[in-house]
Amino acid sequence: MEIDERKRRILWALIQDYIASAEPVGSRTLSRRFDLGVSPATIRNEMADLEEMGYIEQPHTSAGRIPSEMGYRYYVDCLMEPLALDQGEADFIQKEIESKANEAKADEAEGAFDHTVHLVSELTKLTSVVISQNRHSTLKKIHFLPYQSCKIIIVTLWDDGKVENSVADIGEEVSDQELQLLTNLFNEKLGTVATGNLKSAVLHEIRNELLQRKNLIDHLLSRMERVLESRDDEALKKVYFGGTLNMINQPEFKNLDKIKDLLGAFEEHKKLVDILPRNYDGVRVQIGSENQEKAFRDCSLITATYHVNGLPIGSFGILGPTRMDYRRVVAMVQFVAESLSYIISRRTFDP
Amino acid sequence: MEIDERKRRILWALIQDYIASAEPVGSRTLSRRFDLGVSPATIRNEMADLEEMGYIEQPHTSAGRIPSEMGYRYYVDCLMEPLALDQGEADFIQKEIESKANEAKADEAEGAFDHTVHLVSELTKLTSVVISQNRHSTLKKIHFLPYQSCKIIIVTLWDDGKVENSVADIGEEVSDQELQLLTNLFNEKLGTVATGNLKSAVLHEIRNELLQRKNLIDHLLSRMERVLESRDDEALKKVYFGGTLNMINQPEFKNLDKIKDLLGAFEEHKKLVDILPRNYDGVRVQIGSENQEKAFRDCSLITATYHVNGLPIGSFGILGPTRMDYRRVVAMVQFVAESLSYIISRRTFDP
DNA sequence: ATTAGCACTCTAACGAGGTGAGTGCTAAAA
DNA sequence: TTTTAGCACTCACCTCGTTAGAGTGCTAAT
Repeated sequence: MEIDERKRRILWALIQDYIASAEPVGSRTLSRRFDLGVSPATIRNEMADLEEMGYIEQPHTSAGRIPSEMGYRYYVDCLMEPLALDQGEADFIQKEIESKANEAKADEAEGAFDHTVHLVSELTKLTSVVISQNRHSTLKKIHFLPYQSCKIIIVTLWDDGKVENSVADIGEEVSDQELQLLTNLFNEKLGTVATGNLKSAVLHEIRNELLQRKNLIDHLLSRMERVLESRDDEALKKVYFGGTLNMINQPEFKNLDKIKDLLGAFEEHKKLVDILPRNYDGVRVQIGSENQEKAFRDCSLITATYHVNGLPIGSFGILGPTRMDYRRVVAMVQFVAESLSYIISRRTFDP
Repeated sequence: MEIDERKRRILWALIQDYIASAEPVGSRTLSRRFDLGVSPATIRNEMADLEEMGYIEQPHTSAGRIPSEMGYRYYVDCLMEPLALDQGEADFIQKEIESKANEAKADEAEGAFDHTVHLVSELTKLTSVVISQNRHSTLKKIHFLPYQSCKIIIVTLWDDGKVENSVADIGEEVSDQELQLLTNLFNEKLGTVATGNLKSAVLHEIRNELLQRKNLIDHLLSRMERVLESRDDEALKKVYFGGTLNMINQPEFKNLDKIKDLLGAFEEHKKLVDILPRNYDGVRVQIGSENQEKAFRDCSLITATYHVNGLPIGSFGILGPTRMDYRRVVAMVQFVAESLSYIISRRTFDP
């Protein structure tokens, strides 16, 4: 059977109504609320067809119809016309995010991410997530500072503007002068070395120049490798997350068990990391069971990555019930991801 | 009316039973499950008295009794004999916390706190919180590092082992040498200056020695003040929190609205900060409406502070329904707070 | 002072009937 | 051939009455 223009209009109307009301919608309601030009009986026949084709379904015999996952998919891909965020709202979001990004903290993104997820959750009444993955960032500069007798502090500056530090136990005394020397040496070698490349080539070169303090250097370099590795690992860890309450206020979460499943999944931040795709261009829509995680089977997830220098360095996503306003949420995700890219690019480290 | 020995025993038994079952307990149940040596009828009379005195109450006429807040209070203060955590469990907790505390990160406590709250929540099936407040910590050392043209990085080392950094916009060019000089100058002055004292006296002294670069110094010092202040502010911010799901699996949270209230309060971390007392010696028990926050009116909160050098630097707390196993939870809070004190003291900065 | 007995109360669980929204089918109208 | 009006039917949901059970308070006996 073909899905002709009239069927498309009916499907479109049905999804609109269901998104707004969260109630199964019947033929009569549809003909009353939308100007479809046909009687409820005709709509009934068309709806029977649409059901047979799999686009809509009936919760029970005497109820109206609701969109199936396939229906939503068709809506997102073919029916929904793109929406630009209302200018006022866009400005508001932009301003809000920027206001937090300008905080004095070295690791500026922290506060901005946190603020962003809460803001977006408030605006959409859904849950929102940022995952900052650190990948692809480049080490620009490094400082070794004295700490305790056999411990030093390693401060690293990255091209995305982050400043990080860690304490290293190097097993022997080092003078301030030596640390200064090391700092200079390293920074000479650091042009624009990507995380991945640094480990092998450059570290060895530096090693050669410092053979006279072999122990110290061995300690230090193996420690550096660990710092770099842990940065890669940790990549998967930084999750900013907000809006549980807004989410469970949605009518689909009247059911206690659903809430519990959801909260359980939220608590394991790992699961959120797993569902957010790390490399994907543009806005991605995952509907219902297209999601792997069981707890999110009744949810849809709209995601986009944000970039620095054209490389994806993190993801932003909005999670909500499959019945969500895809049009608005897609626009929102797109806009927020762009804003994040912009903000983070701006504070790039470039001496 | 006096609360005699028999009443005490009955109240004790009733609370025991209610903590275990979460159901109102009647006279018959009580006489069956506990060896009180009297008939249900007698227990009924005593219970009527206890109710009149305010220690217990009836949800409705034909139900059993449940402890009132006053009843719990009496139980905690007079009836409950102290409990030491099971040795195996204590060892387990200690080991778990330590395992995370030994991570390589500079800000070591992060991971340990997070792990602790989740661990404890799992063990008690309640919610648990750590608030690290930074107060009373002393600035031990400071480094100024070059960053971008008019920006520098300020790295601060504190006596509790924390290493923090922030980026400062100082409005003019500074050479690496000047930064080194500043670093040395500041560190000479820094003996053991507590956060509070540093602001006035020492900053002015340093200012005098550097009058020749007045602009730079003004910028820097005012910026330093902001760093110190923000540290005080931020004190109220660091909340580690875990176990929502465990908590709402408790039978008192069958009600959807209660869950929502709770989640709402949890999302505003600020509220958690507000209810945790910052200065209090030993284990503190706040029962039901003794808590200010509305959402926690049906909850009890057991807290203790953890210390470094005898000064409280943070709080640990367990939040659960008023019907909780106070004996076990008090023991748990005490033990965990001690463990945290121990772990953090160990990595104190002392060059 | 304690206890057995009993009438009474109140909740929770169950089931019956009524209501209303919505359907599918059929036959008439366009 | 397509659309529509009409109608019988279905099913969730609400309300209301009934019942069962747990627990109480009171009274009278021990």
